[in-house]
Amino acid sequence: MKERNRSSVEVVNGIVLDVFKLNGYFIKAADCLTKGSELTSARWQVLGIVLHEQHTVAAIARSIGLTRQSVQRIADVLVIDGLAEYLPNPAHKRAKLLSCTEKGLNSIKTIRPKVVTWAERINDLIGQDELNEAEKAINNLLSKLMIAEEQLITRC
Amino acid sequence: MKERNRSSVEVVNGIVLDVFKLNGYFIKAADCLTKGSELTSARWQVLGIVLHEQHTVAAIARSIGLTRQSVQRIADVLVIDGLAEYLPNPAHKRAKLLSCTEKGLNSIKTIRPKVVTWAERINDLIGQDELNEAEKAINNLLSKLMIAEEQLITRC
DNA sequence: AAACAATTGACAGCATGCTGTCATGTTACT
DNA sequence: AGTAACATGACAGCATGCTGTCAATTGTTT
Repeated sequence: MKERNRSSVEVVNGIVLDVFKLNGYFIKAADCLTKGSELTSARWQVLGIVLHEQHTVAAIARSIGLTRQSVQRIADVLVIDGLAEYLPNPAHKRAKLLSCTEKGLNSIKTIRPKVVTWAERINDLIGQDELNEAEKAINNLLSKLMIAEEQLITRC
Repeated sequence: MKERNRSSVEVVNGIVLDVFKLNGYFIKAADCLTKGSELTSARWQVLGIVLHEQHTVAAIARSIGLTRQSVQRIADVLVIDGLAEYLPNPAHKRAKLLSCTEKGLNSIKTIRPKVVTWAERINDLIGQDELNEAEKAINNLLSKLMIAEEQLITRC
């Protein structure tokens, strides 16, 4: 009988659509949380990575799964606005190190309380156990996909 | 002791970052699967909704969590390319119904085999049980967030 | 050392999604 | 009925992320 379980296409499709929606929801939330500050969701994400450690643009891109060029553009804007700065990289002449400035740190600090409140609301809403489970499931899915990336995407 | 569990901010932040990465991964996969056809990930998503049922642009936007305007632009392109068409809506003079044409259906059919293969690869990679668990966890998260949307986003 | 490949930054062009705004059509309320 | 609130389509402008391309730098191989 065909009802024994849903086909893999259906399950994968369901996951993809839900991830799209979650992504939109989180971006909207981030734009909301950063409103009033000099940050947007994209700038916040990049700046958050160089808060404590300096990295090159390419390294940042790899760590968050975006392209070099996208991160480069955001990083340039951050530097123009004074929220970050390029420091010389002893290991590479061209690949400067992006670093968070005092001004950038202050921007992060400004929105921190709102972020904490938001996260706690979600925690109360979902419940700590289910929230942890969700994190585990999503991270497990992502990890396995990343490991097999070349099999699934590179040869398309 | 502070190690009893991770703070809600950390857990939520982990989920958000993973969802961002998953989103990027799925979009990349969709662009890959649609390559060679007249579709892109965005057009595929919109067209997929009106495959069997006709809907207004605004209704489509609501169902996938995008804005009216975004869907409107994609829908207009689909109509220009002949993959979809606007049909008169008996219930509303201005809000026409977007409908998939034969040409659009053929485009969907063209990429279907690649999609099935891709989904089955993911199924083999993750394992059916874990895949189902992941879908359940993600859908549960999304559902609860959507229900409480106005509390978390509208008043930001 | 020289040649080649890989990495990185820079720039251009494009696709996608957002907000804001307006006119038009629909619905609800009195 | 008439009016106000809402929904919808249309358009403009902007932010974000992508691909493609090129030159400069670094690393590897011979």
